[in-house]
Amino acid sequence: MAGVSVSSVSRVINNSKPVNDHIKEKVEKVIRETNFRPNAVARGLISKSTNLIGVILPQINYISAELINGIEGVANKNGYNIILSNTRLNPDLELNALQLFKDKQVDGIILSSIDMSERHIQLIQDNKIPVVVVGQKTTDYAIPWVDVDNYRPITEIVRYLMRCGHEKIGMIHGPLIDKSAGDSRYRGFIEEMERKNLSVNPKFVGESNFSSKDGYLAMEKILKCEDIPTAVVCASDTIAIGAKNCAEDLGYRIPEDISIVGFDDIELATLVRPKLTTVQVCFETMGSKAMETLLQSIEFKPVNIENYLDYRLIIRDSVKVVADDLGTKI
Amino acid sequence: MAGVSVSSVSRVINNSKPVNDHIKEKVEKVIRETNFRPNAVARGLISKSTNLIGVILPQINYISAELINGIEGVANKNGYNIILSNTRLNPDLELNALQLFKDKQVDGIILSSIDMSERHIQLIQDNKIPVVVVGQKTTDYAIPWVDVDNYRPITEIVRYLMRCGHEKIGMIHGPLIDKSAGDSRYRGFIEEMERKNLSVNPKFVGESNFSSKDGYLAMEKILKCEDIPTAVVCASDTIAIGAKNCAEDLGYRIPEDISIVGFDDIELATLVRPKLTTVQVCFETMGSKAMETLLQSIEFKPVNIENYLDYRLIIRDSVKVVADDLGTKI
DNA sequence: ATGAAAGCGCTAACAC
DNA sequence: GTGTTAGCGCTTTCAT
Repeated sequence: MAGVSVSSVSRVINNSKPVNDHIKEKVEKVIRETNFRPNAVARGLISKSTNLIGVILPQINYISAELINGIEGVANKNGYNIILSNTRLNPDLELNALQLFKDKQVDGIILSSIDMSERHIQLIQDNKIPVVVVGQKTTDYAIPWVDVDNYRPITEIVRYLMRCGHEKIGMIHGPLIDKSAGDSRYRGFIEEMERKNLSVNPKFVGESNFSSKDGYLAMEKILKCEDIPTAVVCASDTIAIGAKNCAEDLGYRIPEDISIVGFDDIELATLVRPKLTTVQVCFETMGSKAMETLLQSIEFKPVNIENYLDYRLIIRDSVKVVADDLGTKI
Repeated sequence: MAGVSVSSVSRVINNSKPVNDHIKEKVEKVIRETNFRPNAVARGLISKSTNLIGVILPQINYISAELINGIEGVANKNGYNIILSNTRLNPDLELNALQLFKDKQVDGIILSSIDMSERHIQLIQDNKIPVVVVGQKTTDYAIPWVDVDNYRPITEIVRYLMRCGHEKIGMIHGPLIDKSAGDSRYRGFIEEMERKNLSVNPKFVGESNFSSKDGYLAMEKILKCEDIPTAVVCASDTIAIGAKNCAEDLGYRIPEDISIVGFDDIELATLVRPKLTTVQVCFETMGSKAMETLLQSIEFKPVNIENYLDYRLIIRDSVKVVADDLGTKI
């Protein structure tokens, strides 16, 4: 306070009402001199808005990093900051984080859940704070989500592999409780194989937790059989790279002896030799799209519940063309 | 309010003062029924504490991801949440973020700066909010930092390379404005070479921005000369992998024709073939150490200004033993 | 156009 | 032990 009333100061800072020039100058001068900055917490108490977006992630890796990049980019552009919670693959911690963020009065939440339970839905619908889910589909509950189609790309991969002359095709999938990247990709494979009248040898199928190490182990098991597949589709690039390393360590050449295809197109996919044939999914876009959707929801604009991300089959060097019509176009 | 006074409720919630059992029960019952949760913002207004830690990062990649993991882990264990700011390699945005976090009344800040300027120091010392810096050294200003020694490991690499029989050694370093990972690693190389009376051919030295792509380009330039080095040390694994791919694309074999060593030991280093010889630095530990230091600072406990991280030379398969005494111990 | 005053949801000092 | 009250730093009526 330097000469005028608090309300005038507030008006100057927020430009909320006209203020006489000379009083305005006086206030601005004092603000400059004292280096005054309004207290965001007190503002939040009144406005009921903190300009904070809660981001709940099951783990923090390079994929999350891209996701965060996308989210942070549009959040930042709109005056929001993001606050992070790592749930370490524990669904209970997701619930906690949801509650915590509500207490902290965030303006919106982006949730990357490993498995949307009834309790998740309950909690989200009880709180009136906007939520958008990424990497899972929640169409039944009118909660907006952003995700790739996990089913179709895999069917395209199968067809591409067939066109390259492969018939003995295996798969290393992710955890099946994960409905999106786990189950859907797996079903895409099984069902497309069925549709094409290709039998899938159960020994050619392995499960992993999406890590390279697990991919290595799963591949090891597959290659132990006397009969081995000519191609194996992996539910992620990380799995694929583990599988590739295993095959190479066992003396197989990629793609001459075994073809491998990944999913996600992480940077690694182009860094590894042979470069990985994979499905491109842009996680940064996933993040920005989620944040844009959340913004609409916060501003009470109409939002799409279902938001599919683009994807693209990227043909590189890890699939051998055995006998085909064409190899680079599908 | 259901029968009792607000203060009793507050006391029950915070256990701040003894409360009669029957009144306590009553309050707890209502809390349960109405699903009441105290408003964290209002609490923050009084307590001057938000349980928020501001984390300022120049970019969000897999290294940041590990760092965040470390920070989030100990923050979470101590009841703090982290709020993120991505400064996209722009020093001005670092200043902004510092200011913003102060406005938001965070309890502490972890700053990964690309270049600590006078204005940074100024701003940090003006605000009385605790800051710890990661990945840079600020010993002159009594601001605590956590960082690896970037100089010594490189000297060890040079000596290791010499012991393996290499003399024509090159380097692809990072941006020199980055005093830590950029300049220190570069000086470590130059000065150790000097000490060992090995001349360094300027044509064997390249600069990059730590990306694989830049590493590729820098290596390309080096390999264009008629005379090429037998080993090149890279300021990061990402650079090393780019360099390796370039050499291989040009028909050189690693490590038979050219040896390469990296720095950081990111996951990629073991996923790539040949596996990368590199310096192990645990960024997750860097994060947790930074957060622990910050915690001490917040609680007014004495803190160490200088916090060096452990490192370890990891001998893998990307260095050829030309003529040596011993190859795996250094 | 400006100031006084109420109040956001909570905690803590004070009185009973 | 419990309730009443002031006040955290701000915005926003409501008078003037």
